[in-house]
Amino acid sequence: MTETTQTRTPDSRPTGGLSAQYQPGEVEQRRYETWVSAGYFTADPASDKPAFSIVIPPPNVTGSLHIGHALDHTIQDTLSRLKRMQGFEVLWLPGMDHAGIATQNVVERQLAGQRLSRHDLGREKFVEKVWEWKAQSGGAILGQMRRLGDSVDWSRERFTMDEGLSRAVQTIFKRLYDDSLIYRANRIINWCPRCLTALSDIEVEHTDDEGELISIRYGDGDNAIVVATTRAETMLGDTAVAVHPDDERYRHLVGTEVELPLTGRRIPIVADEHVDPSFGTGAVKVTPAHDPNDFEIGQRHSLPSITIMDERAVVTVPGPFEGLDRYEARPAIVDALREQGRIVAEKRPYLHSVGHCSRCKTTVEPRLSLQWFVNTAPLAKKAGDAVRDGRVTIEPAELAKRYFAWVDNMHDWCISRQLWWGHRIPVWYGPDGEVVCVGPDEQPPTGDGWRQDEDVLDTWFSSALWPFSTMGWPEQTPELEKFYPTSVLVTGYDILFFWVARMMMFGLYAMDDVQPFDVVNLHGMVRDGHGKKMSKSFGNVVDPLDWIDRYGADATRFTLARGANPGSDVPISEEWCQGSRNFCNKLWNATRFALMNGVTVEGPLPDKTELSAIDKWILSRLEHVIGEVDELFATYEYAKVCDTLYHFAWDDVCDWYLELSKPVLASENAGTTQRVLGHVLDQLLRLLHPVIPFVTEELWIALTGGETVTKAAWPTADKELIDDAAEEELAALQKVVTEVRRFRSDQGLKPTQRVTAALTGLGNVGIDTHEPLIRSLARLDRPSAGFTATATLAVTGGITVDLDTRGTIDVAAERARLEKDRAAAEKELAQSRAKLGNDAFLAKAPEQVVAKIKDRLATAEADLTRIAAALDGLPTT
RNA sequence: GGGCGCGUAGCUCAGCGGGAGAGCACUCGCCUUACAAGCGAGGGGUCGCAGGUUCGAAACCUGCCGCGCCCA
Repeated sequence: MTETTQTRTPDSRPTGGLSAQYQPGEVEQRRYETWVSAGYFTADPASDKPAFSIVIPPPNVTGSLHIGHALDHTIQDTLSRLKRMQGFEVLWLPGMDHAGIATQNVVERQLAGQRLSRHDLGREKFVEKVWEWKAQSGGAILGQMRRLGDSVDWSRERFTMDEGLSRAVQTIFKRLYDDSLIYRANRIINWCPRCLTALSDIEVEHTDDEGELISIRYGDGDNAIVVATTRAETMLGDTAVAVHPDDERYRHLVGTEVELPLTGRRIPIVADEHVDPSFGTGAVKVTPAHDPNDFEIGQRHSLPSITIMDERAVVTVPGPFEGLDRYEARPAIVDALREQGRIVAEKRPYLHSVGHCSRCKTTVEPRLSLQWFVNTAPLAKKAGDAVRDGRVTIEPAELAKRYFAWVDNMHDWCISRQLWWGHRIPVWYGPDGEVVCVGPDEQPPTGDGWRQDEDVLDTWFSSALWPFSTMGWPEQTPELEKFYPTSVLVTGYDILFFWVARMMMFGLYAMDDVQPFDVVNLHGMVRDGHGKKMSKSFGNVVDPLDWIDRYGADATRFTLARGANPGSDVPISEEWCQGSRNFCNKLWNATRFALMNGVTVEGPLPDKTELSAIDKWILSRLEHVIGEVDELFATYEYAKVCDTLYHFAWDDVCDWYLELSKPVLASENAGTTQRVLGHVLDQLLRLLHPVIPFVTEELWIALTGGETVTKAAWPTADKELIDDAAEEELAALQKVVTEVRRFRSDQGLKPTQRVTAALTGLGNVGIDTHEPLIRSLARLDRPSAGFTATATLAVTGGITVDLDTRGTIDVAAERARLEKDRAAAEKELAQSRAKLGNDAFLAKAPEQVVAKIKDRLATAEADLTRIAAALDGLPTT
């Protein structure tokens, strides 16, 4: 980065104490503390205002703020601040989930450093340790959220393991149990042999991995059948071979038995519809205890299930392979089979889909075990219907398809985890096989032989209750009364299944069919400046705190929001963040300029009759922008909100309105413009505040002397201020100024070099009164006696600028410029002529379109005439 | 294998039936008393390919090619 140089003498006019550059570091912490201590973010359930509520998708207690959170929170904060300004009673409720596996892993790793395992401590002591860890090191993210500016209600911070939320968990468990929507069964589940716990389907990530495909001959002679498998080691647990019933190759073998090699067991050959005859040899080995599909086949054919591995995926079958883990057992077994001449084919590498634990990436081992499940079908049906019948809207709507695909085909949800950190399953088992589910106010059975289920619940089980458990459910609280259902859930589309579906299921179930949120606003994943996924191995991960340190929270937020187009991922790069920082600085300096020039927000806007066309124009533009921003927010178009405000602020306000206002502000007639500029900046800062809260707060207070922009009223569009005539005038003015500037640039005239020029034809477009302004912006002096033009500019609209460039002009440059203009005009002319020469076009195109083309043709013709004249007037050399 | 989405300027993306746009990058000229984190001007695209619909297609339809994601 280059050092900035300050060569100008400091301006002595009052600046409201604003330095020449915005320094976010000096503003952010101070402002945030003021906001929180003033209670601006504290929600009042007794308020008369309409409610707007968001519960934060609870981050993991072990986690820290990553760029995905930063995006998610920026959106939530933007909505919260917007609604607060719009007069809603806003609750944005913060908190964290207890992250069963992740947190237990962290603490176990700590213990391992002292050569201890959780079993050395025992369950009670271990859980105490985890709470200690949470108190000391957990929840780093909460502090980081303050850096980002999150306007959450800290007085209502919640944690999924809190007493109240735990009570909610037990309540819902008991209800579901009593409604037979929770059951315990022996099923094939996803097992992580490292975390030593069951996982739900969506905690498993599938990747295409290189493995091997081994074809093994079972049986001998006429009876032989060849099966293909990627998991040869599981053959020890085979209890059948399956073929497709229509497969001619094997029809004669169905119903017979073969000997399973290495074991001496005889297993049947069964026919099953689900076998794919085109895979491998068309015959598959069936291992019901170690493969979900095989388990199904086993069920259909009443096959026994033989578990051949323990919870660490170590072979337990007595014999030569006992004690080998699954990856040692595989080659050993293949070797043994090869020695027997039973290996028919070996394919390596063989690419196939493999499931991994989403926490630790260990390959998941399908495992037959006794677990608790939620019977999701009836719950999922309602969750789908709530979206189908419009009670809940998914934004963007295209993602609803994915939602339906999930909820309409949901498997039962395995909710038991073999962990100690979490909500323990409230079920007691008696000495005579009794099973008692205990509700929150009930006493568990006591006496000999009674024991509680050892497992805890999936973290997502408690997270699914978050929209109402955080508000005090199952008590009927004022918070629930006021703020449930929540207004919107903001989260990444990758969380659609984790969050949205499960919160919908439980919310509708627990809250008498009232949905947990009205709108689901899904955003994409944050990617790097080339659209690549961020990953540590790529080294392209952005730390939002680093950006906040170097560019400010506002710049970081603006960069994220500006990339957040509905449904698509959000690319960001440091250069763009610099641009956002620059934008904040631009606002800073525009306000600084305004303060140096005596702007005011006092009193009503001057009457329209007192306003100049310039003032009317910027007010008209402002009204358009307010309307656009409202529409864009209503459709969750954050990127376009940012874009609209960026261009209004930078182009309209700074590049044109401020420049045009300079001569007025320096004159005796500054009053009106001082008031209008004050108004425009006041409104602009309000409009930007939801996205970039810090700099707008600092500037708005400096500008208005008000208490805080966080509570200022959101601008409302006033159609009375829209002024088409003023907008047309300004467009014409801009055109003239830009044309002169282009000429000057092409001619290599220094910006400081004033040029004498005569302007004619301004009255054609009604901008003759703006001649002084045009001269000011284009740096043109009035002609004096003896003025002779050395060049002539023809501007669309019949305006002519005759310039005296004091000496020679660069004829070649000027000719090139005119030739370029001519080419453009000729292209325009040809296109319009072609259209107007087409009878079908004239007959079928709408009138306005035809009129527009005619107009374009006329303009092109007039331009060509003027350009030709200018070219003719050039000296020939 | 099933489903969804995307290919528009060097990069990242808007536009989704009537004149090809933005930000950044690039070129040229500037300390023009708010801002060099700035100002002014400029260059740059047969809108993936091929058909079709239409007076008119970047946009709608079909096919193909390439890329990505989700599910199995």
